Amino acid sequence: MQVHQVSGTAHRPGTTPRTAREGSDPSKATIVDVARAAGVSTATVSRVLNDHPKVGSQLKARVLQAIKELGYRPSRVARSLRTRRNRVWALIISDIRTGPFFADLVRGVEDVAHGAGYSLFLCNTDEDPAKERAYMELALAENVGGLVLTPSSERTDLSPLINARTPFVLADRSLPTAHADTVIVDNVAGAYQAVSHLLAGGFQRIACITGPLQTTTGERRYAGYGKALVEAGHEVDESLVRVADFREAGGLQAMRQLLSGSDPPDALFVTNHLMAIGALQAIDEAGLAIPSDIAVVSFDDPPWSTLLRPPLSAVAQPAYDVGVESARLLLSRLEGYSGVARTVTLSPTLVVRGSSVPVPRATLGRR
Amino acid sequence: MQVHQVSGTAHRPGTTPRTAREGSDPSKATIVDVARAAGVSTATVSRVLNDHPKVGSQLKARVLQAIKELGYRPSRVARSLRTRRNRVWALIISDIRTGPFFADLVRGVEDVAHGAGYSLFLCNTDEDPAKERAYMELALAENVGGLVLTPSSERTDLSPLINARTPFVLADRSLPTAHADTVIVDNVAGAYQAVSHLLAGGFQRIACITGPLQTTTGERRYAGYGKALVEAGHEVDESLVRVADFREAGGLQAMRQLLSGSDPPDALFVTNHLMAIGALQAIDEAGLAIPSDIAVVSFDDPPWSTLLRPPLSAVAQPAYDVGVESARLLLSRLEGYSGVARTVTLSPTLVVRGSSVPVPRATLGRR
DNA sequence: CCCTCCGAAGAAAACGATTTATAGAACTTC
DNA sequence: GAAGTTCTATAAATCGTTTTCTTCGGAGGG
Repeated sequence: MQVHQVSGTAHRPGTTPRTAREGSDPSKATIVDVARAAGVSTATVSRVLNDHPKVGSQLKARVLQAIKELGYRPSRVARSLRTRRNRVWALIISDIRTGPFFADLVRGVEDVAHGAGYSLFLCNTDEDPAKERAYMELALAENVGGLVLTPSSERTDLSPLINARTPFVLADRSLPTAHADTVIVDNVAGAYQAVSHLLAGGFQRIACITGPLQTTTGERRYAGYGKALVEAGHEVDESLVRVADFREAGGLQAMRQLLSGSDPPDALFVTNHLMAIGALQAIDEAGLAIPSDIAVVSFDDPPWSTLLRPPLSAVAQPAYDVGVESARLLLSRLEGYSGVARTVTLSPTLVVRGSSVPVPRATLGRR
Repeated sequence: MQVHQVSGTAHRPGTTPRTAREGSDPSKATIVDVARAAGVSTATVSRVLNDHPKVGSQLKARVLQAIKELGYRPSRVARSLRTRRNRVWALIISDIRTGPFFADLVRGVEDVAHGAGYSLFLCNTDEDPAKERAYMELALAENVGGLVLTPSSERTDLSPLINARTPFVLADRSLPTAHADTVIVDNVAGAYQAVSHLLAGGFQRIACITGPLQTTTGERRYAGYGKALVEAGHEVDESLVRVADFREAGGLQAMRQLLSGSDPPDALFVTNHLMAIGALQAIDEAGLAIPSDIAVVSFDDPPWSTLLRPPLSAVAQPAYDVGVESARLLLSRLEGYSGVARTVTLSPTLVVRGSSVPVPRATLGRR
């Protein structure tokens, strides 16, 4: 679809330049207009804009005056073209819907970026590799200074970024292939804590609903689940494990399956909060009580977890800090660091609430 | 803080041009490199890129070949500078944290934008007028094709956008001052439905926790609350109304205050889901039962509302459609529509669940 | 008094694309 | 075969900045 150009400024190469127009149309003033109004050259205006030292104070005043009068706003497009640099970052995230986690992450990146004089463009990929690729290309074509991204899958191709020598940082998810600066949460440790806690509570048949195993988060959290079981002398019972899609519908379906078996689980570890919603729904459908019939621990600690009865135990992630650390790594690259790739690992913390503490015998009897 | 430039490409004006380097550094190839490789002029390459009709098929093939070989990616910066147009929109939202509402809105805008060949940059203002202003300026300086924004307050100044003649649409919140294309949810109707429903249930002292009255949403939802009361022959009791900040903490505090009075409310209408979380927390602290002691209806219908006991009644907003309609309005401007400002109003729907249905006498007696 | 040096301001060349005017080549048509 | 007519492809101008390099005027030194 082609946009029809309203060609108010079109003119033949040989005719009078468009800067002939005066006064009106304030925001479209260019550096040439400013230079003319101040009676100086564009070079001088440019120097004032970037406050270079060697510019006379009275000239500077005149230029500033002209800038104000014309409402002049330098074109970042032209600047970016000339300097081959742009004080903007792109932050490519896989799904803004994924609750407070990405929101806090964004906030963390933004705070650091702003502090360092960068602005942030967000791009939402919906976990779609094609959109992810498109946004990477867009960011490069727009000449961003750097980018932070949460790769949608293990097969995400970073080569465009590498070829373009544009610095980037992976946040929340690592890629085994390319060694790049990465910030992750210690998913294994988080899952390990959660499952160990359930084991300590005496639960025997602990189920796990995890996300796609191609994602770091899905795979690592499952790994932590397995590690806790094995260390405690149990073995992983595949019939208690379901791989879903990190969404509500997936959690619902997985839990229904788990509960329909002949020997259903007495506890559940679910690796994100959306799937937790679905799973809790399924538990409710089945008329089971938490934690007496089945205990539950979730990954992600959404604000509503305390509203449930019983309140939901969960592994809280330092999302804001993931953002902050990602931004810091990116910043260090932009400031010239060109050494080996670094990985920052942050620890999640288990928050124990009612959904996972075993019910005392006396109460249990009442059931 | 100044980034040190690694000046690999710097050269004196008189010396050999940088395009002398061959082969390596694939992604930094320019249109000149492609032209050279294909043995044509840059004009021809440009025509191939924008598939203009008048270009010989074999030349076209040679050019495409060269593009592929060099891994050439046209610079959107240069293109945007030259054409004074950019197929990118900015979507400035006030707070990504505000649950699924903005997330769905973003998705709606994005779907339409992509369909029309536009990409989307998101900007998050945290309801901060300064950040909002800065992002508006950034979007203009980056020469975006258009923007969708959710103004942070009534005093948001749109004049930069108007002066720059960059088309824009207001989403979710309208501004009384400037008449601009706007898409809003019928907040009055939503609140009216919710409160009428409570009145029909026989509740007498219906409290309201709303957001800042400078925001359309805060003010209109409060207006709907008042309208329902007045139409039913009641009058608005100011002591039952609290203005908070649309966040959890605000809801918590407001509800604590409401419950501490001598004659507490028997029902609550709360105008967004974050404040609902806080309010529910306060109700729980006070040891009150829902709905027998106090009934609750919330604006926004988050996915977890069915998990509560009793499940939470709520006014569901067509967030995705707000996004879609906003994008459509913007698109029509970009396609040349230059008529009067339009306002699209979408209706929310009340979802009645257990938190607001009066308890039968028999059960009530048991309390 | 002349030469050198220094600093501030300007002229002009980039950056990488699009687009207009123009130059050729190929084809009619007489 | 020459003139007129299409077509294609190229040259060159242009978008709005930054950044050299150059220039110009004045200050300082011998």
